[in-house]
Amino acid sequence: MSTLTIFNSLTREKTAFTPIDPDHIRLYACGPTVYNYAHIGNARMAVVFDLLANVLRSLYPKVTYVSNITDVDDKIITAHLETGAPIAEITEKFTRIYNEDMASLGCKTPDIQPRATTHIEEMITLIKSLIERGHAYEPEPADGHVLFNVPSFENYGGLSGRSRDEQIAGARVEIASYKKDPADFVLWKPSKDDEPGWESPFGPNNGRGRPGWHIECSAMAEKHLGLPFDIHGGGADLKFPHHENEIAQSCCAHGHNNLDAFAKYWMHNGFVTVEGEKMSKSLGNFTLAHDLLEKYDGAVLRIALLSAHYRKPLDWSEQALHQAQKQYDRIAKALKMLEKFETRQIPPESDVLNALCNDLNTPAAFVALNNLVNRINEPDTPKGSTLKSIIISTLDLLGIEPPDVAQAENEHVNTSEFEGLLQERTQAKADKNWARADEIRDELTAHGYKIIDTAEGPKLEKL
RNA sequence: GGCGCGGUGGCAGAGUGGCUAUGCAGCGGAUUGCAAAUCCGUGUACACCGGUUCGACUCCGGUCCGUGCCUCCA
Repeated sequence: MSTLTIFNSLTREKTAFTPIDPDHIRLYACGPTVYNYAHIGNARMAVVFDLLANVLRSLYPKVTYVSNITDVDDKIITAHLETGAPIAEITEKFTRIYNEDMASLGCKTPDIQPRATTHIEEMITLIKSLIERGHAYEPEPADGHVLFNVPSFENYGGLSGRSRDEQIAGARVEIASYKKDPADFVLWKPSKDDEPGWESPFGPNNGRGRPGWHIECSAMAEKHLGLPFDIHGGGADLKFPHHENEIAQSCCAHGHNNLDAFAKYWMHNGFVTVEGEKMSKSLGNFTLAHDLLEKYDGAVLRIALLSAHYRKPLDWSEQALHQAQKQYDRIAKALKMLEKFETRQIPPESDVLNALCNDLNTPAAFVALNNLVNRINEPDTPKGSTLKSIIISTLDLLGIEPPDVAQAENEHVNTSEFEGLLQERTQAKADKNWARADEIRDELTAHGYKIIDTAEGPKLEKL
């Protein structure tokens, strides 16, 4: 059996993955804030951790993959104020779209997809515990804010490798006067009447307010996975401050001092870049997954997203897309040649699984997949059910939707409109009248079609 | 300024102390009336400068360049 090795951001080294409970692997990855369409950079996280979940499932009997939906956030409020759409409408719409788009990219819905707004109570419990243990405070006079006191957690900064002093030196944040320490961050904040809010024990107006950004993940991970759990994931930009703060909250709420009392392993995916620069909404250089799906097969986008190792930057370009499309076409061709065979349940190609077990080395996995697919051309390889089955199960492991061979066939244009011309050309060819044959090719080109001669006769393809 | 990551053949992108992926593009060939598709063949590249070593792209030190986080961000 293959063993999984992963790069643990917490220790900054590649180590063997040792489960807390080999009978039940528990994985959490920070999901999207639903106020807008997801761009292809956002999608990378979903694809990477979906793949990780697949690999874990093939290695262990039970896996619980939790990925949240953040449906209370200032950006959502901003979207509400700008568009006038009710908050619930915005969050429901973009949650649905996110799930649809990710499904197109071959991502299974996480086993549990908790929403922040249905875990307010758990967050309040956590905050109360932090106050009781002296790690959080309400500023005087109480105005509805609750802050986490960073100096109260000795090991703060251990994940991102920065000391508190460094942060203060580099701080570009305006320091709110109510903070005891410049690094302190918000656990709970008051809501204005026109902002979403929940009653709480904190501050005036029945404590009506809403949670800070970080507390939701602490609360939801703990509720659905228990502490500590195995792997916590997310984008590299969440490492600081979001993940750092999650660790601080969760450890302190339960009186732990060691950083891995929350999650044992941390994994961070790199960014999608555009011409070397991070794809981001503020730079405006993003491409929406939703738009790409109009033009490309989701499987092609998934291949493109996995074409670089997950920790490295991935430059998004037409060429990258073209390469991924070609890759997918090769798979389709192999499966087309194996069309007549039945498939059966069979384990995936071991070289692919081994590559993935090596810290999700997807480029190496594609090499192994290519070797597998290329067996179709090796004369001494038995072609048939076994080969087809192993290709299918390997694609399943990678989360790549197998190409629909039958549908590819239908993409050939209905030839009826040009039946006469095609017949004439076939006759011309039989008569070795190449001039006339080429003339007809040109004519059809003018109509926007390309003639492809196949064993079953001429076919048309849109140019 | 602090902390971090990276510089591999035309491009994308793994990897390893000596055997040197894979894909895209290109080139040559087979096949095809032509075309497309397909198949076969083809590329010793690892930023720069030192050091360690029998031997380094791979280890160590330095230089240059790019980029990320430190503010909401996958």
